[in-house]
Amino acid sequence: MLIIRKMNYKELISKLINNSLVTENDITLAAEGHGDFALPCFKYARELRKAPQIIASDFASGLTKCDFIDHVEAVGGYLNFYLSRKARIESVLADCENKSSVNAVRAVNAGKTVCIDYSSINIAKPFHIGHLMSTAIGGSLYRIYKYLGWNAVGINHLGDWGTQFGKLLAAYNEWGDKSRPLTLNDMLSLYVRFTEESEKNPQLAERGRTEFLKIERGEAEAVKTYELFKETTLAEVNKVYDRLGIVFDSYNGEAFYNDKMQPIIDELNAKSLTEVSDGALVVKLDDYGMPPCLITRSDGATLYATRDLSAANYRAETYKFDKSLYVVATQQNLHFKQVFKVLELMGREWAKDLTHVQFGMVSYEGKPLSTRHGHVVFLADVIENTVKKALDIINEKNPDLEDKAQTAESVGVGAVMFFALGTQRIKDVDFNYDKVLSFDGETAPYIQYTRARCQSVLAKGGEIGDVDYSLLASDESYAVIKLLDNFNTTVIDSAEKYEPSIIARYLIDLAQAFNKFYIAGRIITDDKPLTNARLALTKAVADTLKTGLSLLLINSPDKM
RNA sequence: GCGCCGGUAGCUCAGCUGGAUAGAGCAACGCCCUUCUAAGGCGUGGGUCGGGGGUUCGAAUCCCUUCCGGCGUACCA
Repeated sequence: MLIIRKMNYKELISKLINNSLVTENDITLAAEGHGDFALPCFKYARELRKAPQIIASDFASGLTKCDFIDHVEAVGGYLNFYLSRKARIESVLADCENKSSVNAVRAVNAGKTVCIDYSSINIAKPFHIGHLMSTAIGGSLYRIYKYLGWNAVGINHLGDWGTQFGKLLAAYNEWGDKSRPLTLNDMLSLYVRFTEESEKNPQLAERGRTEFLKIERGEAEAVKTYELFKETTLAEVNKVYDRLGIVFDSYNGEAFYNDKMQPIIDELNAKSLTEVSDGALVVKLDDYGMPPCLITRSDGATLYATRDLSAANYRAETYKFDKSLYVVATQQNLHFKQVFKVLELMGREWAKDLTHVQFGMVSYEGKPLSTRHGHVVFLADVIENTVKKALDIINEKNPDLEDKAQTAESVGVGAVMFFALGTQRIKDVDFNYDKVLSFDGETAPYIQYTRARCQSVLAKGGEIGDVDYSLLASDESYAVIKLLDNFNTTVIDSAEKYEPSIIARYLIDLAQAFNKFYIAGRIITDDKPLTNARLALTKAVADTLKTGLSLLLINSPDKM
């Protein structure tokens, strides 16, 4: 019976209908109250010259018998399939326990490598909610791909080079307090002050450029301060990464590619892909409906695209990836299209494996975020606030809880992650505290709470003995079973679409279905066989919620 | 101007590789804690799926067109 779960239901059903007109894709999910799967028979009416209702009946009578289908119904032109609940329940729960489905998927993916470029923060600036999207989406995809058996390489393509460091250096030399250790806050105020004052004072702006030149030339004093800036930000930013459970395998950023761009430029020239236009070296892309891709500026300096071309090559050589993802805001859509096209023109056959995983804009109170103008919300502050609210709720509802701080941390961070991962990444989002501080309804705390409920029941229920699966055929339990059955395909779907929100939606659905089951009747009763069966279901739900949340970088406290 | 993306209930969203009465959550109102965690469950109200054409037995979903919003459009990243 375990074989059922490893097969695609739609494929199997289409084969049972002995008619070549019917394919796997014709099978749909049944409407509420009409069984599990359905075959709409309208489209065959023309060819078979019969009414859909008749066709459905004919298919029904010609059906190959199969013990996983309980019965079928031909109604209103649809042929509805009712699966054998007992068989399905047994296979689903067994699979939750022995993981045979996911292990099969992992075996297929073993040896595949995916590079994921995410977070990729600009190092001279503090970590604010604008950086949350790339960090959360990329961090989640990293876990999802690993879960599915891939070798994932997390890359933080640090923005650790550029005139911003010259500005910062100029500001630090001018106003910096060297008598005490530099903090990220100091750097921020220095940067803001520099921006403000250089708007009035052009000489200052010029100093920013000359200071950066010093860093580029490798002047000892300048480089030392540059390194200090880098260390200071990284130390601060790493605290946030640690709290969020974000990890990277590489921090090779812009500075890393400084000496790796010339070979690319040489190759582009050698392949006659470049031309000089207004003094700049470009690759014309008119044939592909795009503006030219800038390789070097008229003053000879390299650009963003040059660095990305270089980085893509480096990753291809170093990691031999099967996929390489760039989790970067949608604004850079054109940039990546250009870079991918240039790589294709260079003859890189792996150019087809590059994907720009884009996400929408984050604004705050309807306005774009801007470090320069001080219109920002720092991620660390957001986390502090959500954790504090979680702690307040715990103190109110469960004051005797052990590990209050730890639990509040998980709940608070979960709320933040869900803000980033709960909806489709392409949608623009406006940050507001009401939204992240909401712990009711479709939220991470709701899912965590549901799992804590499960754990509580399981702790009370004790050992689960032999299970009679037929005892779980009630509508409430079967709704839960159906969802459990979809877990792996949901994860695969989210990986294929680079869309963690699919898992987030799924977990909400599963939690809702479980809560209905939980309310519908007591799990632990005097009826031992029934209790066993219900505990088995509860355990499967608890484990699935925990696994699913972990793919969204969210922890699951056992009690809350 | 051109290109990309969004437009579904008061708000936030799901559904979009066409299928049966368009689903959740929040907010509002009304219920349910002597019994496994009420961060929960149940109910009520709330929709011209931006507008208009088309394809189809069938369209929120596909095609065309139009309106609104966001972003991009060569020397920033």
